[in-house]
Amino acid sequence: MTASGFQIGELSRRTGCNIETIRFYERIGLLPHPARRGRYRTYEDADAGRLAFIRRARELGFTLDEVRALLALAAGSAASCAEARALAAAHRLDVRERIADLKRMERTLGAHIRACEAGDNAACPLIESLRAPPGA
Amino acid sequence: MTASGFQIGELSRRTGCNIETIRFYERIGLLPHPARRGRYRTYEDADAGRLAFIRRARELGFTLDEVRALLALAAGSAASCAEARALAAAHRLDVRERIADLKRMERTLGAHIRACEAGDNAACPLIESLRAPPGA
DNA sequence: CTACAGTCTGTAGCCGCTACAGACTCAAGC
DNA sequence: GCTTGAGTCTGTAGCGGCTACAGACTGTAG
Repeated sequence: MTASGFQIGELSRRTGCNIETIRFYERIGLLPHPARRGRYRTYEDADAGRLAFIRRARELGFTLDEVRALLALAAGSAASCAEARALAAAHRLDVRERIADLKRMERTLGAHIRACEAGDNAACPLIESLRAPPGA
Repeated sequence: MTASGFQIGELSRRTGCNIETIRFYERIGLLPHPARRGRYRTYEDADAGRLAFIRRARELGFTLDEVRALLALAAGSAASCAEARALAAAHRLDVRERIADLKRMERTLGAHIRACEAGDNAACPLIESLRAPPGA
């Protein structure tokens, strides 16, 4: 209703999204080309809503392609619920894998650091363990 | 001792490192320019060792710059132990932060997915929660 | 002699931004 | 009216860490 018509700086302030990023999203078609007043982009509340949606999805780690899909689902019929859920579930699996990978790293790093702290050796155990096969 | 002198394909096989990546590492100065037999690169066992070191450090999530530093420490005096430990500890903090971030995502995703599964609403709760402020 | 695997160089692409340079517009203050 | 300054514009290049070509060459086996 409130078709305010504000500029990119204001949009940036409202959404916490970098101006350069907004223009980037426009370039790759994630945001529509806005109307112009002279040569300046003018946005409406709906644009802020769309961008906020994007930002929130990004904070959950969705890729831009996934965000695109989510936006399409959000614009579509109510039947898209299952699709959205599937998308989110697939993404959650991905996140879980990344967590598992990082945890493995964290454990190994911890072991190396502890060995290093306890080390009275001439050679640094941390560096030696990088030199040696990972089994060692 | 065994200065075998093998080609890039063999180095790739020994280390599990992609040929393109090996050349990339050479270009950015992470690996030295190897000797050539004709126009073909020839490697020694020491090169395989260095590359394996790099690979192991990468598997632990160290950036290439950190790997560079670790390589320098590995080549240096035994006194570099504390430095290596500091590097690894800083990196571990980083890894932990990334884990925490991902866990936050995972939890929120889970909440959204559950809401969506339980939803008898017309609107998809998952999509609605992206539309609404993150507090909601 | 030919086929084929391997290697070579150089360049461009991926993702998701971020950071400029250099031009312009627009409103306020003097 | 004129200047200053903040905001905006376009276009391009860079980050990290690879990966993927194209198109040329080499080296070996059949």
